[in-house]
Amino acid sequence: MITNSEVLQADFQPAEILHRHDQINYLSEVLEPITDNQRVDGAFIHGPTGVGKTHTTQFLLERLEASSPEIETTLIDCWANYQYGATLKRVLEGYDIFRRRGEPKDDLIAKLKAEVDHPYVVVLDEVDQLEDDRLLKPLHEMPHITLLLIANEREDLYSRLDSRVHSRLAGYPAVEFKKYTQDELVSILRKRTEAATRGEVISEPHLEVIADRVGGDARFAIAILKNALEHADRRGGERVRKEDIESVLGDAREELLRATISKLTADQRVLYQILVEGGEQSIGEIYEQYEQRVRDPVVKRTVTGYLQKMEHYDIVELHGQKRGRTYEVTTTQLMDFEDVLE
DNA sequence: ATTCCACGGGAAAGCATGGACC
DNA sequence: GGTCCATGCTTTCCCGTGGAAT
Repeated sequence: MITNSEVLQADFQPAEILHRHDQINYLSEVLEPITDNQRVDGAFIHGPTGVGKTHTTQFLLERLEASSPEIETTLIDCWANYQYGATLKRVLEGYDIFRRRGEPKDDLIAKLKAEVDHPYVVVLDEVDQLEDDRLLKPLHEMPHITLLLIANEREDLYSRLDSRVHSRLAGYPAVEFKKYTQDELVSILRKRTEAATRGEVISEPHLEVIADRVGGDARFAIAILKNALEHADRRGGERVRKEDIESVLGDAREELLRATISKLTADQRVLYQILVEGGEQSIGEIYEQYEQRVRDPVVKRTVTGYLQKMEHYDIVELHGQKRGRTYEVTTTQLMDFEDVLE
């Protein structure tokens, strides 16, 4: 049934962005002066998960680079690169600046300042995930750098900023990406279906059923679509039925969760499994089980760091401070760990 | 061309401090 | 006061790399 599965992957970048004309036009206008080599400080992009913030920005970057050979761009996932040094490294790499061995870290900002002499658009995706905001001020101040900041909530970011950085960035024009409406989601799903399959494989009302379940999140919607198509395929059907959709809701959710889990190390997955099986627990209880399950366990201090990181990933949440603290998985979804933990 | 060595960076371990609870 | 905990800081370990030596 599926002839091109690529377009159903979560990271697939569609050639055409649907329903984001207003945002694209506005951001194009904001970025326009760059093509004339004029200074643009930056912009702020915000909205919930799965509403096309990253894809739209990526699309704009490509268009911008195509418009002039002078313009460099980079998109940095601050979720994965949440530490100061990691982010800075990506910023440098994006401009093809690579660090010589032995070069002191402190000079990197100076180096960046010295080397960047034509327009460089730096996108910080999930910028509210950054460990600290030291990097924002110097980047903001560099004349050739344009900062595009992407976050869920405008306030989430600003509340965490140093007040001096805050006042500078507060002047950035802001673009809001709202949740997709029912109709918008249906047309997005329709388009993806056409690209991924041949013939009429799913009806309009069934696309609406999917759109109903996702709270405006296109990523989730597409994950459901993919799984529903596969499910229909497996039972030998020609068209997706409502049961196909209903029965893969959990799978689709799990697929998104699995993508996060795959970023974890083997030890971290064991910890996750302990939390799934044992529910809410203290570090002492967790560590005791962990020690028994792993060949050579890392020290408790390190486990604390792991759990911290998993909280960062939003798959574990912690309750309480200090002594009484407990850890718990954020999702009640049961997973098939035979697969995940091979 | 291959081997050897020194070095930097990142991750983990180890240590210390201070808070919360009994 | 003893135990359990989080967290910051320093030290140690390991790995990749690039340049020198063979």
